Amino acid sequence: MNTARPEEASGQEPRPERRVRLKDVAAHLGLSPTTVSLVMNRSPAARGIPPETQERVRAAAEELGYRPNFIARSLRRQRTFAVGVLLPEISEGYAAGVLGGIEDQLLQEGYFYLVAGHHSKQDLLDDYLQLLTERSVEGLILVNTPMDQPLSLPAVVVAGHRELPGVTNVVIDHEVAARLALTHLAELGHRRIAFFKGHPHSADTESRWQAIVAASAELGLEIDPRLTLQLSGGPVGEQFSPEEGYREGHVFGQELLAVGAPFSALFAFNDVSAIGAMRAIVESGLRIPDDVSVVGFDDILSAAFQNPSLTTVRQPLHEMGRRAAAELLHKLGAPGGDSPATVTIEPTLVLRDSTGPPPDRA
Amino acid sequence: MNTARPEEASGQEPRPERRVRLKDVAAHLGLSPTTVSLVMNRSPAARGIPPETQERVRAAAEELGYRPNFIARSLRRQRTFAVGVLLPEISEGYAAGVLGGIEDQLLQEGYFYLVAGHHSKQDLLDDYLQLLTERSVEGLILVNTPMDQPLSLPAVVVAGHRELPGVTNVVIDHEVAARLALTHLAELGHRRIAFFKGHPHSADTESRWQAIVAASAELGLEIDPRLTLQLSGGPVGEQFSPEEGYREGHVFGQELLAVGAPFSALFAFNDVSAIGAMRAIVESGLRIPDDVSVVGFDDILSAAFQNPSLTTVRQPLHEMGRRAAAELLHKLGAPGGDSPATVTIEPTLVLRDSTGPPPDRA
DNA sequence: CTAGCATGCTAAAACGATTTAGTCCGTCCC
DNA sequence: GGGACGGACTAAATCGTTTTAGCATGCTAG
Repeated sequence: MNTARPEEASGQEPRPERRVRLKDVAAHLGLSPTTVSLVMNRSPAARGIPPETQERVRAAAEELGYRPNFIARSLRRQRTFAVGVLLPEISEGYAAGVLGGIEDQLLQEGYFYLVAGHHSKQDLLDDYLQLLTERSVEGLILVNTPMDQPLSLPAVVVAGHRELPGVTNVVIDHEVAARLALTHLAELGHRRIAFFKGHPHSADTESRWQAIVAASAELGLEIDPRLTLQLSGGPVGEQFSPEEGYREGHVFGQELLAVGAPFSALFAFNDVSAIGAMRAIVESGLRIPDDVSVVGFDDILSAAFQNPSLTTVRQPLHEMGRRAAAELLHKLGAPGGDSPATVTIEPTLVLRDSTGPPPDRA
Repeated sequence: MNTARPEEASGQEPRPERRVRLKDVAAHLGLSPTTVSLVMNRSPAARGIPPETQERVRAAAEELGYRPNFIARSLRRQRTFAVGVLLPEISEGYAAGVLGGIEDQLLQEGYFYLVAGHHSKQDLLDDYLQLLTERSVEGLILVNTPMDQPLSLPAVVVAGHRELPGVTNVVIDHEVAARLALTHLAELGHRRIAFFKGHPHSADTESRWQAIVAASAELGLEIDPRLTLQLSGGPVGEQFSPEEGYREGHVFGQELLAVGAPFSALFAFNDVSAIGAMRAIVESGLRIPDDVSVVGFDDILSAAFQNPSLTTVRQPLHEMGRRAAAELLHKLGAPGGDSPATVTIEPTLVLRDSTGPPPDRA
């Protein structure tokens, strides 16, 4: 439905039906595309082009509403300014939190990202890895995603399950986490503390446990094996669902109480199991924190809304995502450069109402 | 570690450093790129190419590990198979839930998506809209994102704030939602019900309230103005933060109790305000659900973990995202075709422990 | 014997940029 | 007067595909 153009782009633009191309700007000015490109990119080769011409070019681009076509530019320059993100499931809290940080950092630096959720299925993971590569992403960020084959692209892993050559790992500092939680409990006067360990599959389980053992020793606390329970995770698929974790926390809470060995505090593996345990504890007639103190891990949203609200070790997910993205961009900027094998992020302790002095002290 | 190829392209490939191009496959076979392209795309024009040649081509592509370059293809075909998603903040529960559904649907259909979180800032929103357009996304999905200007691309809006020409809106069925919640309460015997209304800015506020008024009339329930409080949302920025909603729920819960007008149930605007109100109610010495029943809205994760767990109207976020993506793909497939102006999604009532018969009936 | 028509391909022009290697023209210098 | 030089550009190749328009060749039919 374009009206005829009277003469050389005169008159009122009838409708910018088609996107304006570099060539159009050039034609409009009676210059070559080369010149326009040089000016628009502030290329060093534009040295030879006098300022007034440069001004003319920019004015025309502005006037015609010229926007470079990113696809064409990507093809020619072999740069897409896009990275791929692989994660189990985007709507799950942990991944979403990390992704928020990734996004902040990437967009700030002019990059976009493509996300694919593999739902912990190996074949989907392989497919998406392939598809992302075909789309020419420049690098990868894996969140909570197991990977055994070495990758053909620069990559950063958040909460990864193993070390891969050349891949940077972003992890929480478990030593600090354990020390924060246990020091807090010890200072309140707790001596007999129960623990939930993580699923054997989880990347964090082993390192966190070692940190707990070390911190306990430091603080002169004894660990009673009868008071340490390992989350199993149930069937694959449900393994990381919050409901599952909650249910297990609930069952384990009851189990702990049944053991008969006295304890005045529980340090859970994560918030959902802590919340499940809290329920079991309350149901048994004990009060939190008067009879039992509970410390969680993660600081999910629900933690603050519990009754009583949950004292917990916060993982700065946003920050972790940010760092992961920053590391990846660093790799992209300085290929073959120096990238740390591990970036350690400091957790913080969020004090709320689920912890207090043990009853024998009160 | 390929064995050396004896002739034709002699020498052992030292390293498959470079990605294999269409041209390489063609050269390897002694055919033209055209032929290879035709075969690989199963183009109708490949009619003329005998099956055995086709087989040869496919075998060679497989052997050399040929993967078409998506960028080049996009440039030539003017199709990117990518859509843009704009939302306030990706790590927030509502958006993340919807995004999960969007992703499922899009990846299934071979599309990818670029996300940008505008943090409710107009200038960021404009910028990202621009950037997405430059990247040649084929369509847009706006989640919870106000938009006044008409868009230059096919678009679908989830929880939109106003009607835009040619844009499909995906919304929850407020009539059904109100009926579900109020019927449940009425059947339990509640007659005096308190309400929280949403922020005046929120898209859902007005339609939901109208639905509540209508359903109340249907059920013969009277609405007491003293028992309806409007969430204000506080300063911009904090406006949609869960903490803010929770705090307001808490304050409003206290306010309701102070009013003196009797009520036996509360239908909150969302789960976080419901949870805040529950806390206020419990703190005042009343018991849930024995003295007061509470119904939330959304079914966020925390709802199930409350003590008591929260009865609530569930918005099927995943489903909403799925439908939004499906509608957008439909528009892309059939441009100018028939797209509904509105897609209505049915909520469900999740019965938990925060509702029960009113005390005077017990 | 030759026009006509399959059959099996291919040449070359896009797509919209970037970039390398010049070209053309006027001055300046000796 | 002629060569060198600098200033202001531009032609053409390229990125890796897709797609349109043909080109040989051989067979068949009239």
